[in-house]
Amino acid sequence: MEMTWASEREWGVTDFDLTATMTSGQAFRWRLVDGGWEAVVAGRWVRLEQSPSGIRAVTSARNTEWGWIEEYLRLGDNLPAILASFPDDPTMHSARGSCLGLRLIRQDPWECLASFIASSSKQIVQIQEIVRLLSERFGDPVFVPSGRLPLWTFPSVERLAAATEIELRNCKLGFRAPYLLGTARRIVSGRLNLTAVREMELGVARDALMECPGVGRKIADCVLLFGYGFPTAFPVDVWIRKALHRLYFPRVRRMRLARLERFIESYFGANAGYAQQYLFHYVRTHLGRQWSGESRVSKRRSRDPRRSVG
DNA sequence: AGACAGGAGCAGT
DNA sequence: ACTGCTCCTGTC
Repeated sequence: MEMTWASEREWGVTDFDLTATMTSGQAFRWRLVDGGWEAVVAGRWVRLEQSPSGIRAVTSARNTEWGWIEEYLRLGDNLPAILASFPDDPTMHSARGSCLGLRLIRQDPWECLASFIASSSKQIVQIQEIVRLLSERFGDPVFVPSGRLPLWTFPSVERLAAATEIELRNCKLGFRAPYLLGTARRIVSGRLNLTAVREMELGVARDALMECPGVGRKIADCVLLFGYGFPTAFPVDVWIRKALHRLYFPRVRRMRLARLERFIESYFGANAGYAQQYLFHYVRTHLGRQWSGESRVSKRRSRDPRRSVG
């Protein structure tokens, strides 16, 4: 395909695993097309390819300024230094070794917030579907290369705030529809200033986000880590919780969240958010299958102790 | 068939 | 403060 109108650029980062990063559950718009990853970033269509010498980006328009994608990909991160700052224990050693180029990326805070409101009790493919529907129906069309599927920007806060609950439910949001609507309207009304959050101290920023409907501790921490880049934000979902419990407190019968939070704060250091992402990836790719079977059984048994297995 | 999902909000204790 | 139920909807 001729693409003389496009622009491309390459960076010599060799410790960036595109596939691991784009499938790690932090962003939901990336699609694998002919061996490259394609999405809309900062209103532009972009394709990223892994090359032997680094990462290559292609855009669909003439483009001489690449700061938007460099910031999105956090190309300035010193990954070796970050990995070296992890706790020196067998678990984190395995987590590091399981994926050497996993990265955190910096998304638009609003898209990130909306996506994670949609994520509650959903699996990744379903979240991707919701985000796609929202973009198709409320976003603006983006210029894509010929032969590619049409794409839209993620809808603006104003556009979603002007939608109806029914319209959002039709995007498969279910009971999350009023949450997303309420959050969008909270931002439009000025009661939450997403730009101001960037300058806040972590705890203050978290509290501000948690005043939004549908935003609890976990989703707030996801936005703080994946959208704002707060280095010590540490989202605790059921997988991380189970992993920390079993790997660090195997003899504790019931691990309380408050105790876990104190451990996290004191243990994982200045790049705790990165540590969380590596731990999460490690658990999902190496330990996930063997653990998922157990929880199902144990939950059923706790509900009806008389039932025996087998 | 029915439990469950990468969670939040609510009532009840 | 903690527990248990409910909220849509698709999937196994």
